[in-house]
Amino acid sequence: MRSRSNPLALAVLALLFEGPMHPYELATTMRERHKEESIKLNYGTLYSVMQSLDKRGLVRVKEVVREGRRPERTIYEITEAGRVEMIDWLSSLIATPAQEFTDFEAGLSLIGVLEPEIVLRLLEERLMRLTQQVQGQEAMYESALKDGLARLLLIEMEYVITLRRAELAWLRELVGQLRDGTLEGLELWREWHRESGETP
Amino acid sequence: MRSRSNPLALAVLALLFEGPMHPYELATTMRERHKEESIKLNYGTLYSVMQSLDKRGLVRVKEVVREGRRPERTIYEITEAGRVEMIDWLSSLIATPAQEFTDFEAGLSLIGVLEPEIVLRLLEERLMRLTQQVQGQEAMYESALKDGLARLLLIEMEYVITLRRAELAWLRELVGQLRDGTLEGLELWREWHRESGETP
DNA sequence: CCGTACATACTCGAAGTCGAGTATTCGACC
DNA sequence: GGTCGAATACTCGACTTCGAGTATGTACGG
Repeated sequence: MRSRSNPLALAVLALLFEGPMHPYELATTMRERHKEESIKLNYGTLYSVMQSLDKRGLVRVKEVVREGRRPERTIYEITEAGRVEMIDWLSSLIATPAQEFTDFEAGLSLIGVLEPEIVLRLLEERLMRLTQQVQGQEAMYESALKDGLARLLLIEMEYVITLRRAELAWLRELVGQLRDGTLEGLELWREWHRESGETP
Repeated sequence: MRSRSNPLALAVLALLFEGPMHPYELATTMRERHKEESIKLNYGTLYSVMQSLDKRGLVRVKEVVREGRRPERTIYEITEAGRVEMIDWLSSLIATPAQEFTDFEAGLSLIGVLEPEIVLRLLEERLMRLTQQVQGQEAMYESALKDGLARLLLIEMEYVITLRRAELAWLRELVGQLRDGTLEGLELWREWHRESGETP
């Protein structure tokens, strides 16, 4: 189902579930609630997503209003079919672990082409930056909790922080083994580079 | 840099770094080496990625050959600019932790619209399936190691397994708290649904 | 020796995604 | 009181991504 590829459409349905809105308002609401940290938001995409949802009968135009000389605002509302699709889509996202492609994983799968010394340097850099980042995220999370925000509304942050901490621990070990030369196959890796380096 | 959005292009450069190939061969090589588990591979996309890399001068057509009456094979080779771009891109993927958007995180950020009981059921289902999946991945990883594959070549699997195990542990705790009602803000969540359920 | 299923190799149009651009209004500060 | 930047609200065209479609070649069973 290609129609379920962009989670932005799901976020739109979930927000319209609460009441009618125009696209720009959807965008600002997502920002306010920090959804744009979990769901990629782009204006151009938002507007074509709205059109596509409309065409598929999941939302409909409620009214087009204009205040003074500002651009028109097209206010959308969710349809019954939209409510069903939203629940169904969201449920499958939660219940079924899917193949998630991340850039770092892609990068990792190709590091063989770099020399071990370079890779060590790059991983050390990541370790430093990631440590910083996680500290920042944790501070944000804590302060949001103290501000009285329900944990439920921060659950995705909790998830991200958990994963990032796991990545940190793993990275630290890998860097350690790379640094003191105890990584299995390190010698083969070096050799492979010596060979291919001679015949470019 | 929009040109660096699809890691498939990076994989192409990395493979051509080893020697000239035609697109179909690139695809089968990626499959053989299990890269398609880390990098989304799609034929249509592959061919347009090749064209785009060509236009940008990062690869060039080496020759076009035809055996018998089969379709022509366009063999590409990497250029010097391509080698530079590959190293640069790969280095930044490794060294700089970026915002990664996953479907599950998107879903999590929206679960407030579902009722707690439903969410519990969905998370339990995920827990079951994820447990299965991780077991399968670990078995694959172990058997690959026993087959003598260097750990370096399996590093991305190791990473994925580590993250998934962390997700499992987190999920287990969350499900537990949801089940025995100790999740903070559970009552508020229920109340919010009671209210909005009355005025649809 | 015939069918048929799989492998080889690429093409195409529809749909989706991006980010920069446009045009107005509002607020604040010097 | 003028101007400069931020906010409001959307549009546009270039580019990317998708997945199904095409057409030939090969292996293998009955």
